[in-house]
Amino acid sequence: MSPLFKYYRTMATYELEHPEIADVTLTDVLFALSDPARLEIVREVAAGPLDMAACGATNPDLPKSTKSHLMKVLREAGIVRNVPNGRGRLVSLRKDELDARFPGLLDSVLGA
Amino acid sequence: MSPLFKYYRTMATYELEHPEIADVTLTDVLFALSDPARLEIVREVAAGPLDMAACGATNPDLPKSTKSHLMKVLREAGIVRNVPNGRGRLVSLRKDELDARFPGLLDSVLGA
DNA sequence: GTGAAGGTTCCAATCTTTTCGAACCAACCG
DNA sequence: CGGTTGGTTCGAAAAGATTGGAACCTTCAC
Repeated sequence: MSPLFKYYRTMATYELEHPEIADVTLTDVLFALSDPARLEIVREVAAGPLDMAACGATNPDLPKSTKSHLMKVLREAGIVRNVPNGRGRLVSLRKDELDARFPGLLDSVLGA
Repeated sequence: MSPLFKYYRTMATYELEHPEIADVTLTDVLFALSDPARLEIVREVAAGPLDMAACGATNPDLPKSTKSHLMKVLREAGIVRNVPNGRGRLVSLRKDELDARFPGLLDSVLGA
């Protein structure tokens, strides 16, 4: 086992875990969307997949650990997908899946 | 001034404050709905106005101070209206107002 | 190589929510 | 009047969320 093992799961290039859409709960989704900073990220990503480095344009000097945490909450709630992409990560909205699971929810939140 | 003054604003028969619908924020609404116990109350009330004593049927032995607090969060978020009614209080969903302010939101949450 | 950019985890401090007993009052019933 | 029911506030304890620095790793550019 490599001496780097400890970091295998933390490297930006490795896969992070995403919940199955069937396991996503309504209350977790609502909670994740109930924070202004997280909701803002969702709005940005709703326009199309975005490099993580690029999103958060409205919050330019958000510390990276904070941004990483906000993203984790969105990912664990099942709202975004976050995949390795070169040196960084690409974030996308799980729109089709969410629309199937909670019809109309995302549109009404984003439309508000 | 009456010695009872201290309690004028807390008596079950007096009016509680409700936010104007225009002042209700999306994130406060989402947050209030993100708790399972609160969401359950909203589902019960969605069928029609309910005596506070009657709602919470699913949580029969919830302490009253806890129930009062859950209700307060819902009221302050602008989701329910809570008016004096005889010895108790009547709770109702602010459905029309919420539908106008956040079209489709309530239906998608309740439909989920 | 070396260096910078991008991103994660760990940890600790702080702040916010949650929970529930206690004290209290009004309304109703006998 | 005296007891019960319904419901609020206050206060304190416990649990959870947020924030940001530090340490660390990779990939890319030079």
